Formats: sequence, structure tokens, C-alpha cells
Amino acid sequence: MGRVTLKTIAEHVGVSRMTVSNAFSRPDQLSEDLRARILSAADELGYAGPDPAARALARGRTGVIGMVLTNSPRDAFTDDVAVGFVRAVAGSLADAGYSLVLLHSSGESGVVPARDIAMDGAIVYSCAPAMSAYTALRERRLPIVNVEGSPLPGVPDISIDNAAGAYQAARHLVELGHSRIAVVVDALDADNRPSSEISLETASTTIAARMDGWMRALDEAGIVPTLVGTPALDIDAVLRERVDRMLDDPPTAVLAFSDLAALEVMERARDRGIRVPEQLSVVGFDDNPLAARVSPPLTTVRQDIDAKGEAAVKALLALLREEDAESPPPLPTALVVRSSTAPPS
Amino acid sequence: MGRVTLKTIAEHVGVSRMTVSNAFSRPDQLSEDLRARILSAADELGYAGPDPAARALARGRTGVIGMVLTNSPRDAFTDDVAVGFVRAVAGSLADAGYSLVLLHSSGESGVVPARDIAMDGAIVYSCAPAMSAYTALRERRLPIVNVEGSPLPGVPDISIDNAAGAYQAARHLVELGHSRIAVVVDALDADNRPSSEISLETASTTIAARMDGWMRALDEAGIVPTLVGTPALDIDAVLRERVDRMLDDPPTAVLAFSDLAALEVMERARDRGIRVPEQLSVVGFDDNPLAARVSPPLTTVRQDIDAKGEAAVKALLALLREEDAESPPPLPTALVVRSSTAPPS
DNA sequence: CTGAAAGCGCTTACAG
DNA sequence: CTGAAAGCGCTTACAG
Repeated sequence: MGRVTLKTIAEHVGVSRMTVSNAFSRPDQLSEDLRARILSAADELGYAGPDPAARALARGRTGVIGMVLTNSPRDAFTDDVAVGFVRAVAGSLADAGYSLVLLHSSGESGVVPARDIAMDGAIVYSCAPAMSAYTALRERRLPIVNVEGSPLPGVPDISIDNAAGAYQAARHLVELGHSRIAVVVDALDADNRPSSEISLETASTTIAARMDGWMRALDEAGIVPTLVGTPALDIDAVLRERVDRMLDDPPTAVLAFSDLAALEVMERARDRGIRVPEQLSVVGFDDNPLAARVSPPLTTVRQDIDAKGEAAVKALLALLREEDAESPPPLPTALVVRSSTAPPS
Repeated sequence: MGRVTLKTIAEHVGVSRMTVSNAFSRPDQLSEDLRARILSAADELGYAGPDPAARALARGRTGVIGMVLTNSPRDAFTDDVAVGFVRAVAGSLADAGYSLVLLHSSGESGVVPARDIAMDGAIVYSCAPAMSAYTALRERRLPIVNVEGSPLPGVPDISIDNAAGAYQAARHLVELGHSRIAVVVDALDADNRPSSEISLETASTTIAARMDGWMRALDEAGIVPTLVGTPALDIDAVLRERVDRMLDDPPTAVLAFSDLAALEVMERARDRGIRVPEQLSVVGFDDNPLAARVSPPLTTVRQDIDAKGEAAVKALLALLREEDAESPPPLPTALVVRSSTAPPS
């Protein structure tokens, strides 16, 4: 009998299509009684409600918000901080009646979700402006909010106060009495050189801000740290090797750009019999759920990932209401001192 | 100048709308040269490509697959096993050119994503058949795959071999010499009674299968366990209280329906000075990433969550191709013996 | 290789 | 309170 549409029901009940449409979408436009008759006819005919795709086209809105993550969902979902962010965003969006669609980068399938998926707006998490998914979104002129990425004109930016957090972390080490300090960052091909020889031009905004904070505190104390960097977000092979090389002539303390990197440092140190914190202090960043659980528990800089997700959604909802696209002030951070830091021996 | 559509470009180039459509969607239908002219005009006019909502309506497919999780995304994303599943599904879908949309249960906003979001199919993870989102999906006659849920006619079912895994877990305790054993389950209002007094009718299929496995091994050994249950997926208050009550007269071993529940038992035991595994052996289920990290590391039943996600996507893609809706055989499980189990003292 | 026709299923003003 | 008209932006056969 073909597909059941508004028309099928309209004919069945003996009214026009738009009256049936009204029964579903604008209940106040018709009598209780007629509406009940229409709804029961729909039920009888197995009609589940107006087709969402048709409705999206007619209304010009889909109820869907996209999210593009740094890497593939497979990678992103391996990082508890990213997962926490997705969780917070999905929750806040749900409260506002929106659903979240995960936009992977274009793969071999030829599909580019950022270009081909119907949505009302998107949140871009920790992406370079040149990333293809991000570009596609902008070409569509979709409302976009940028999170921990490089600021772009007209795109609201959500981020924590990376510089302040990093400053506190470095300050903590200085106050403990450390002066031989290494800084471990990503997205920077530093390769174990003194910081004075390094240019930071390639770093992401987030990393650059953290560098600013660390360096300000170290500068104030007259300390020139060693920089250990990786050319990309390659937490694995390259980072491991360079951390290992750094430990050949170990500093007394390390500032890491993330808890995951800090854990890597702690593991490498353990392998070589270097004791944390007695011989090496380590400070992370993020307060990853793991940080409190490892041994020794990691000193780190906490960020409120739920607040970040809420702020991103709030900014996007404002954009959807066509309000001004203003970036809120950076979210606060807090140093959490646990047991991975101590005075140098 | 209004919105740029196929028509705008067609007029600009001097061809018909469908030729422009072909330039984007069926490149083999027109000359290289004409296509290049069209594409460059599109670029010039700031046209990002055919509108996805309109395309979805015309083509009858959206490129989006929905996922409904037991609870709100906020809750689901707190459980590493659920996160692992989402990760695996999102990854497999991306490989096939589909994007994943997270379908929350209807909230106060009046929006019911399972009913109102345009999609081509959905995966239902660990949901009761009566759950409203699940019902809405079925009313729409969307292709659906059910994961760790109660089997429904015509809906392919993906699950691990819960019974076999549970059997191995219970067998392990029996072989260690335990005979005073408690079983901790959810979705069952057991309230610390001997298993012989309990009816299992309210349990989910997953729990019921695990119960079958545990009971078979215990029956074979002539053991009647104590059942500790919670009325719902309420891992918190109720479970804590009942586990506490159980520990008033502790068994020598506990079989828990999940690693999270097992950790709860271990924590309660620690609070009361009951040593694991010396005084109490604990076996979990799932091999949650946490299981290997806690102390003592937890003996548990491992399931391959990536394989489960892949299997779910594979079954759904078959459905989308209108192939037969067959449930694959249950995925294998394996007992992982760590340090939370030992012979009774 | 190109285009005229019909259609996807709904909603939005607007008139009665 | 109800309905006729126009439109959302695209694609799918099909004819030339």
C-alpha cells in the first residue's frame, strides 16, 4: 500500500494534509476532537509522525549539532579528556533538545560528513583551522564554535586559561626548589634543546598558551628549561624516544603538556630506575581521571571539562538564536598537588 | 542576494539545474570541461555543495545512523565499557561512510530524537524493549540492530556469550575451593536471599544469561549462592547498602555482574577491613580498562568490545542493503585471572 | 552529453 | 477552526 504520509492520513480522515500536519506540529491550530481523530487514524495506519528529513527541509532545521574531534572518533575516544568533553556536550545539547552527531574526517568512503551531513551547527574541538572538516563547515556558513583551537574571526572561542594553569604548575616546581627543568610538549619539533633556541611558531594556540605560562614562571626564576617536543600529536614512538633521551641526563623536574604525556614520562623513568618524585618531579595537565589513580598520584592542572562542554553549547545556542558571537572569558584552572612532585634531592 | 542553490549556479553558468546537480553527484554524466566550469562558478558564488537536508529527502537516505544508549549520554559516557562500544561503532561506521548520532531519551524539551531525527538506521545498546526511544524507532520501521538487549522478532541481536563467560567465572571460584559464594546482580530485586528463593523473571537477557552460567557451575558443585540484587541499574545507593549488608556475614567469594559492581564490593570490603583476596575473592565481568589498574587487579571475564561494535555495524549495514536480518553467533569471552581471587583461607 | 518533468514529504504564511 | 497555494533544494528516471 506504499508509504504512509500526511496525505494517506488526510484522505483516510477526510481533511487536508495541512490539517494533519497541524495535528502533529501545531496542536493549538485545531480542535481537540479532530486532533484525536487524526492521531488515532495515524496510529491505525502505522504512521510514526512526520518524516524528519522532509521536515528538516521544510523547516530549515534538523535538531542535530555536529562535533568534529581532532582525530578519528577511534582515537579521540581513547582519551578520557575528549570523552569527558563529548559527554558534557551531548548532555547539554540534550537538555536543549538537540542531538549530537560525530563528524569523522573524510575517509576512503568519499563521504565528507562535515560537508554532507544535515545539521544546524557544529562544535570544533581542538582542531587546526586548516583541517578539512573545519574548512567544509565554514564553507557551509554553519554556526560554529571553536574549542581549544586557534581563534578565527567570527567564530566564538571556548578555552580554559591555559597560560594561568601552566604558570601555576611551573611556579609550583620553582617553589619546591627545582632549577633543572624539562618541558615536554607536542606539536613542536623541539628535540631536546634549550628553550632559548626554539621558535614556537608551529605550536597550537593551546600549547602556545601553556608555553607562555610555563616560561613566564621559569623566566621569573631565571631558569632556562630543556624543551622536549614531538612533531605532531604523536604521543607514541617519537615522544617515547625523546623522553628517553632526555632521561639520559635527567632534569630534576618535568612539566608535561598533558597527563598522558606525564604518565609516559613516569613510565620511562620507572623503566630506568629513576624514582618519582624523589629523583624526578612530574607535573601534568588536564586532571585526566587517570591522574588520581596512577602511582604515585599525579600533580596536575585541573580544568573543568563539564564547564567547557556547557560553555561550548551555550555559545552555539546563542549563535543559533542569531545572537552575538562572543567568546566568553577563559575558564579557570587549578593546580592539584598530589604525590608526583617533591623538592629536588 | 539570497541563498545560493543549484538554480543560482545553473543560471550563472547557463545550464539547467540537473546538470549542476550532476556536476556534484554524478560526475560521469557530463564533460570534464563543463563540470570544471560549473565547479568554479559554484566556488565563486560560495556554494559548498548540495544541501544535505534536501538531498536526504530526495535520495531517501541521510548517511546518519543513530545509537540509543541505556541511559542519558551523560550516564553512558561514565562507563568505559559503553564508551568503548560507542568508539568501536563510530569507527566502523566511519569506515563505511556513515556518521553516528547519539539519541538521548526524550527530555523536557519535548523532542524525541528517536522519532524526530532523520537517519537511516539505528543501534540499540542494552535497552529494554519497552524503552520509549526503542519503541519510536520500531514504529518508524527503521532498520535496527539490538545489542545486549532482549531479542525481538525481526531485530538482529548482537551479544557476547554471557552464559559461557559466567560459567567460567563461577567454575574458577569452585576450583579454588570456594563454597560460600554471593552473586551480585542488577535489575533484580534479590535483596540478599538464597538463590533458591528468587525468581529471575525481571532480569534483562544479559543478566539472565550470566545468571544461567553462574548457576550452572554452582549447581554442578552443589552450591547455593546468596543473591544480592538491585532493583534497577542503580549502582549507587541501593547496591552499596545491600553489599554492605552481605558483608555482615561475608561469603568467601563474590561473583559480580560487572567490574564496576565488583569494584564496589572491593571498596566496601576494604572499608570493613576484609582483605581481598585473602578473606574475600571477587570476580567481575567485562574487563573494564579499570580492572587491570585497581589494586588488587581484578579477575574478570573479558569481552571484545571492538568486535561487538564491528558486529553491530556489520549487521546493520546488511540490513541497509536489505539482506537477511540474521543474528550472528554470540561473541566469545575469556576468563582473565588476576589477583582478586585466591583459595579461601 | 544535456534537460524537461515529476516527485521526495513536509511546513509556512495567508485567506476564508 | 480549516484548507489552497507556494515553496524548502535536491534527485531520479527518462527522453532527446
